[in-house]
Amino acid sequence: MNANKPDISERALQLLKALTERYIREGQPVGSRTLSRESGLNFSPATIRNVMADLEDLGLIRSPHTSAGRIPTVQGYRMFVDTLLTVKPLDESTVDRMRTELDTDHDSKSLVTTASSLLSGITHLAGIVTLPRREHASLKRVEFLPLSEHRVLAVLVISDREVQNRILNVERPYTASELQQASNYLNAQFAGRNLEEVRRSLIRDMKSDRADMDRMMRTAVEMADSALNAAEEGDDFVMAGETNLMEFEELCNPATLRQLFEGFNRKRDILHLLDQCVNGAGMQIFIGEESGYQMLDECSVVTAPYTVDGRVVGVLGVIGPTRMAYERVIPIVDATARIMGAALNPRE
Amino acid sequence: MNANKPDISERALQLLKALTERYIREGQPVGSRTLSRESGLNFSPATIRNVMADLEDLGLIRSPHTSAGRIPTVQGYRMFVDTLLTVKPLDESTVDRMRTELDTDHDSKSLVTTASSLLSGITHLAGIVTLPRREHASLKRVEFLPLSEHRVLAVLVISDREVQNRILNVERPYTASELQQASNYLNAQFAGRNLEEVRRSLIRDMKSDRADMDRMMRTAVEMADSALNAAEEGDDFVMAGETNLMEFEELCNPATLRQLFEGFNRKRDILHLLDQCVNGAGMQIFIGEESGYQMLDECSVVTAPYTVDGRVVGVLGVIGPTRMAYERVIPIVDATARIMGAALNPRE
DNA sequence: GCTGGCACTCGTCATTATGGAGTGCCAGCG
DNA sequence: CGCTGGCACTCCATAATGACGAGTGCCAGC
Repeated sequence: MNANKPDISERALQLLKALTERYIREGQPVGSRTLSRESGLNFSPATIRNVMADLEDLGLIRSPHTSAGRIPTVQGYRMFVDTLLTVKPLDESTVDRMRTELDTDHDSKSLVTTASSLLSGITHLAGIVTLPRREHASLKRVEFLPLSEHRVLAVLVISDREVQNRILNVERPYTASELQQASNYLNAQFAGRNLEEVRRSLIRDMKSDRADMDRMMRTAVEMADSALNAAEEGDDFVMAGETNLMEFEELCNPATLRQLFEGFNRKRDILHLLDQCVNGAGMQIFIGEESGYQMLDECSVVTAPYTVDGRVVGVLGVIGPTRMAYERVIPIVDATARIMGAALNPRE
Repeated sequence: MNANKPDISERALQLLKALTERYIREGQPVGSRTLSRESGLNFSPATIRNVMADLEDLGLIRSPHTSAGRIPTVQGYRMFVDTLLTVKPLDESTVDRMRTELDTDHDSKSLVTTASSLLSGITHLAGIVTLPRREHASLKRVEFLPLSEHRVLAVLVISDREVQNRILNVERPYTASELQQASNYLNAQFAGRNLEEVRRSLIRDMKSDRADMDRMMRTAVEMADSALNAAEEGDDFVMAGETNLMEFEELCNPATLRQLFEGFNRKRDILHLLDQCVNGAGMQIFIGEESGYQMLDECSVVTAPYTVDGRVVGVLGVIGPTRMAYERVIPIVDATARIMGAALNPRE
């Protein structure tokens, strides 16, 4: 019927769907008798068994041991998610709640935190949201303030809700008026242009040895450069509701939990995974080992990028057991990403 | 021999000490035979048993069930910690390491984070450090910058490594020069005075209807007041190494873990507990239920306040199982508190 | 007051028995 | 040819059993 599944009958797919749904709901291996009752198809357990044997041969389901029922394999879940899933439309009241919580006055850090809690609260899984990338945000203004002989405070105003400051270590003392001149120059040059552009211009300026650059300008450029390059603050994403994962039988043994939580704290692996989602088109789902990280072997990750001005600036999603309620989770993640984007868009 | 322990023999105490040490080391109930071998005292198991019966009557030890060995009760640990403990002096290289890690250029947030990781790394428990209170820090300078019609950015310079900014929502637009005047006025008035003092002055100014206050001054005062009162950022303490706690058998069941980690995320209870330590004189130890929080029933908390200019500005410590190596942990927490204080003290 | 001895209590661990759920296969039916 | 009922078989879970060892409490004797 389809190039992807040439040798797999409609009926088998139907059964895979029923089996997966049941397993997600109950968490127990599903037997032929149960499936015969619940699949909707009217076949005897024996028939079901034959089909199940086929599905097992195809690697879509497996039995934990002889004479237990079957559970979906990663490939089984994959097929379920890709072609069988009937997503549950999100009820309007939830959307409203999210919108009101996210659409109030927030700086981006608190927006991200709230979004993360919302995700985890609604899905009862772990929520995860990256901080929005700033490269394409425009620089509204720069100010420098002298702090001490060797330190200067740089204030970068990105929007009227978003301000960053960085303390620069400088070689020599600068007077207040020097700094004032520098920021005047920079504001004239760069205000309103986006950060990435600004950074590139600065580098160009520093390389060129233009005759028309006086000492002040040189100072200004150098200072701006170090202000922009100062390490981004450590937290690249925010997680919430990790403890929700302790609810699930299949994750609840000390070894698994330990690995998982250490991975969360380490952040690096999660970050890599999320980075992949920035480029990938739209929503992405990693099931079990698909993620490639051992700590997530028993977990699935559902992510969606969120955008400002049509440009992807971050990723959000949830982490839960492979056996999560995809049909419920997917629309939630999707909606959250859209609302998040909307909340970040400049309005006034 | 002492009003507190009139009816308890030196020998019994000796045994309590040996038993506790052994239990802390091995994590298994300790029997009379073992104790007879290891206590240093030369008594037969039978004698030891008699003494142990006494200790049990006094509520210092108990057996998990008939015919298991004994383990210390909370009161047992209490007596052990208060009067029997021989603390292990801290080796110099560890202290050096801590000093170099903490004494480098840090703002207070990153200082706290590093201290917390250090504590957890060295003790293999969970480390916990509150952010330093700012009330007694002096205000070096204030600046205001206009952001948009209804927003003003306030920058509070506290030291040359410590800057805070707050976005104020204001009723009407202010011009740059108005704001400049306001900050000039405030700097003249308050620069170098401590935050608490400044806050009090501001309130006094706002209440009084002094004739010599012009509109500019009034603006300045009101703005400074809202800048100072803006909610302190959410994180009041920083934890690290929570996952270390998963190493311990006695904490490692899902229910306990869940309670514990949810408590950590909730922060409130931990915060209350730490608040008690600000006032308490010096190092404090909560053993098991002594803390009064159910989530910590199986844990002990060792804390020490850290000071700047002889004033307590924060608390740090570790959380671990009741069965932690107090004699090692106590000097570590103590040293960390001192080094932390030193690192926070203004130097230049 | 200390000690060795003895009976007793429990928890741990491995073994065994039992029941139930589920499978695979086969023969028969439409 | 596809579906079905029947049947033997496998394997997990649970409980029951017994041996073992660690540890206790108590007592009589030194």
